[in-house]
Amino acid sequence: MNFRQLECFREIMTTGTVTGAAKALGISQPSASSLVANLERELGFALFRRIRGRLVPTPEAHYLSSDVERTLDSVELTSQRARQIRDQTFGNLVIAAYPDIAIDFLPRVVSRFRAGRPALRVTVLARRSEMMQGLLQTQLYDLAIVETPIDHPSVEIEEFEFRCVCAVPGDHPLAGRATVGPEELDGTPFISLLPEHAVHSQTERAFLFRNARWNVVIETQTMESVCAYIRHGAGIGLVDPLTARHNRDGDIDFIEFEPHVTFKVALLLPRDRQRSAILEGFMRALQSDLMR
Amino acid sequence: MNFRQLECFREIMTTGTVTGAAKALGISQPSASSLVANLERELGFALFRRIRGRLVPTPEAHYLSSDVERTLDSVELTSQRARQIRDQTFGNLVIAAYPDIAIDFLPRVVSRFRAGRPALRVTVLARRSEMMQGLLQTQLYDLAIVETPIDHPSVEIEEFEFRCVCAVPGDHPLAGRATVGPEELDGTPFISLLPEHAVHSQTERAFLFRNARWNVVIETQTMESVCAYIRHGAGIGLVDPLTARHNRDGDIDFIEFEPHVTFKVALLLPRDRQRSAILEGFMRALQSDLMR
DNA sequence: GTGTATCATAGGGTTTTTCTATGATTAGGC
DNA sequence: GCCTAATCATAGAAAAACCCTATGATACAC
Repeated sequence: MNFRQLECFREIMTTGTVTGAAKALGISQPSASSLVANLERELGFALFRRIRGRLVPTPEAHYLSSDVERTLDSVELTSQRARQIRDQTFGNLVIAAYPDIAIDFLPRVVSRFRAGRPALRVTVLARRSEMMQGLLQTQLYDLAIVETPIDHPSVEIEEFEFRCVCAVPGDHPLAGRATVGPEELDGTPFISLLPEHAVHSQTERAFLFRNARWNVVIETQTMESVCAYIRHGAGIGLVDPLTARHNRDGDIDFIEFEPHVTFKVALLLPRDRQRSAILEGFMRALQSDLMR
Repeated sequence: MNFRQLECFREIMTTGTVTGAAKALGISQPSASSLVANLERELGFALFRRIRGRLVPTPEAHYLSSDVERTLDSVELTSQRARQIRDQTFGNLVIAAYPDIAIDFLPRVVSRFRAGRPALRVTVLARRSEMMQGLLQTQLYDLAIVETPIDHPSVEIEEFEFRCVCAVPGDHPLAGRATVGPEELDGTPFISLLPEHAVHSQTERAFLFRNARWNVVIETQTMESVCAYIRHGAGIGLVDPLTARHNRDGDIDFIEFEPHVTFKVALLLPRDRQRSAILEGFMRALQSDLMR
């Protein structure tokens, strides 16, 4: 019992004749005839009675036909699925990402990547660094985007280094300047990330070296909330350029900060896991967007 | 993409090696190797990476595997179904029958026939003769068991003729006699079928010819209800032997009736419909039970 | 009868499947 | 470091399946 025989059987059932089935299958009439004859021989019972030179389905053929339909439908779906996989329009991507990038940047990249790939399923897991640890252990992800440094059992593919910019309200005296440094911000109310974050300690050191007072009035967890506080006039702060890009709407002005305060992002892959072609494609899209 | 290739793919996924898959499929290792190589070539993407002399499934292989499993499961079910059809343990039987026979006799035959044929579905449609007409028109049945004479558009296969017996309460003065006739029943309260029924007119004629008074006190539609009236002491009556067989429990005594009053049953088949092997089998079982 | 459908069979060419034999690579034991 | 055992791939040939054209048999319409 093979696919060809089943197809021929189905076509004979629908068209009613061997000739019609042969035409539908794109083979000659004798080929179709022998296909169905072999099928009957293998099954051990007649599917058709030869009455007045025509094929008439037996009741047994009707009993079998729903099963055959189902099987051939399944074959058709499998073949479609295979085509989608080959065209990289079907797949699964589980992406773990730190919260800030999951708010705007990642949705942008994912949406553009998914356009034209309707069957692609993307799962984004937003995790703060502390929580990321456990997720990375499980290896139940395809790609992780983490803030570094971070301890992890994964394969690090690439690290991106960004230079933080100073965010001030649009009506702030410093707004519009090309560069700003700790000297100009001496004692200015400052919104900072928590002390655990690498940017915190770098900023602290920068103010210390320049002998300026770092007046932290609010500590918060994400770059996005830093922007929110600044927008509401609570102070100024340092944010990474990805967050700056998202918040560039006039209410906030972003100024180059001297000295460099770097914000590092790494792409991680699970160990001992094959990369799917679709993952490779997504990583290319992601990398090109990150480097802009 | 054919059946054999999918099987090979599945087996490699489960056993993990080409060698194991070949063993499971009962073919040589090189054959399995080329099966999967051809499948990959046809699909247009790699299913396995050859790493350190082993096959490691790609993510694409995992994407495809659920579809392949489903397809092969469907093939397996189809092949099982085919086996059932060949062994005549699967099928559909729609049996139209007059009510009396559908109460006890038919359930008995059907149950015995279904033993060992768990996948066989039997539908019994009990219809009185007046209603049978419409059903026979539709031809939506496999076998009809009707009381004759009846007008019908079907093919009549066989007619069975039964000789009715006289049913009397177990404590009736006539109980235990070998034969009884209209003379002995002159004026006795009688339970009869409706005048439309062939048994009614035959009985009427029998009493008339023997110059006895036929004292019908109750007319009812079924032989079974005739027995019920008799059991409750309402009178005596004539019933067919199938009904008698079912009611032979001591409360009612059945006596040969002279002259013959016949009760005829016919088996009908739809016109222009193939008979399934399972129908042929059932008809044999039914005929042998009817002739006992 | 003649022509036109239908399906089946016969014979041959092509492709697929399968086999055995053999080579290449890797892992593990000593 | 070498030997052995295991893995998978390739090569070449035999067997089977598949498909074709040509042709025969049967039924039906005119």
